[in-house]
Amino acid sequence: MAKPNVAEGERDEGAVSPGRRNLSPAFYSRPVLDVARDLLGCVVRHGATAGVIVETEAYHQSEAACHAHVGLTARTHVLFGPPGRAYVYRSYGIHALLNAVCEAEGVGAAVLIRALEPLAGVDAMRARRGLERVEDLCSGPGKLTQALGIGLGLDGSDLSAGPIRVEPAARGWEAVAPVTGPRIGITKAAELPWRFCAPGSCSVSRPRPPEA
DNA sequence: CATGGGATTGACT
DNA sequence: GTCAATCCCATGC
Repeated sequence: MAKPNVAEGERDEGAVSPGRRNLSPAFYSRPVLDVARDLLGCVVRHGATAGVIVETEAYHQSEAACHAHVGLTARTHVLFGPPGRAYVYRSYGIHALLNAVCEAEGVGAAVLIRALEPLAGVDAMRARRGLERVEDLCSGPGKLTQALGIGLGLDGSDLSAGPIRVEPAARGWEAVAPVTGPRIGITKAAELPWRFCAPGSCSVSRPRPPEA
């Protein structure tokens, strides 16, 4: 369970191990709902910390909850840029939220990464979060950016070749049926079931959707 | 230029 | 369950 990976973690930084290569921009250049579903099980890495994505939400310019709905502004220009970039913005004046820009360049769409299951660098996450319990480290969009040390300075960075890396899901995830439900914390277009959760994960944020 | 409102979290009643 | 913290941006006067 607890596997020490001190030197290994450092080497992991620059190296690309077989079967664990970074997702390419083509992965993100698809309908945002498909990307949101397919990101479940993928691994987000920043520095020595990493986690498995267990919860996402899709946002698209065609609906009012998406920041891109207002059009091209200084805040939203990354959303309209090339797919595979990070859109990081400040929420409620306090938290940084991490998104993956999707669909073709010129279309404003992104997947919000809402929760991770900690995979590496757990002690660094505990130090940044000031908490011990593993299930409290990344079980929310503001929590995971704090745990991984992801700040607003990474807005616009390339998820395929930048400081934040996203690796494909391990075998078996393609068979997992995501639990869907309405998106959390929004007032506009709140009826759309564009939230995707890994069933049974203890790291999904609250409220957890019913698993039927 | 003033103001309202968040894609949240943690502490408290 | 309720509520404040805190700041950037979009909107409107």
